[in-house]
Amino acid sequence: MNQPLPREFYSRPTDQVARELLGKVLVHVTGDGITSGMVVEDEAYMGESDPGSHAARGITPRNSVMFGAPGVSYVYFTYGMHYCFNAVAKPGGRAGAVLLRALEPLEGEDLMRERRGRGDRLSLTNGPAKLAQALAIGRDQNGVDLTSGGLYFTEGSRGDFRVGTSCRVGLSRGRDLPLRFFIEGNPHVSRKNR
DNA sequence: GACCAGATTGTCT
DNA sequence: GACAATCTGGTCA
Repeated sequence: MNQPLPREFYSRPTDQVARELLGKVLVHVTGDGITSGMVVEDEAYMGESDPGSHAARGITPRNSVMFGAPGVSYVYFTYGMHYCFNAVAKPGGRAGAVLLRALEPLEGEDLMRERRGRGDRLSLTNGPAKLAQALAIGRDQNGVDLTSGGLYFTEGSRGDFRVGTSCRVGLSRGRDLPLRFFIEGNPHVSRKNR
């Protein structure tokens, strides 16, 4: 069994952490069982200088964990019905987080399908709100430590992939920055381009 | 495949 | 009171 990635992994520039998180495995242990998946797509959200980030307009009660310690989970609720999961990652003194956009299911695929209520294997975790639902990540997971087990990232088994880069998805501002990273050719990536 | 509308509520101005 | 780091199901092709 692999250990959670150490806090030092998250204590680096946000875009670098986002790139290196690809191919790692996100694990969530709950009373219902274990669900896990390999990270195939994510996006970096920098601090106050990034117009697309929640942190762009300063600290608020909602985004305060982005300004806190790295290696902590940031879960936010949006569009009245969706949760999205981020890992706080940045050098000391800044704000920043990595949004997980897509996973490839590894363990607990049946449990994911049960939680989602619909969908084939490909559409189980190929979007930020989908993977949050499949892994049972919600309000209770906001602010939890990603280095102490329960909910954590661990080393993946495969290193043989190419990293693609593109603009971020779904933003009205800051959409021109190339801060989205994905594994090229992986069918679980949520979108092709643009 | 592309494009469009609706759902539904927390958060900030 | 407007809008949001989205998803789904519809239409049209």
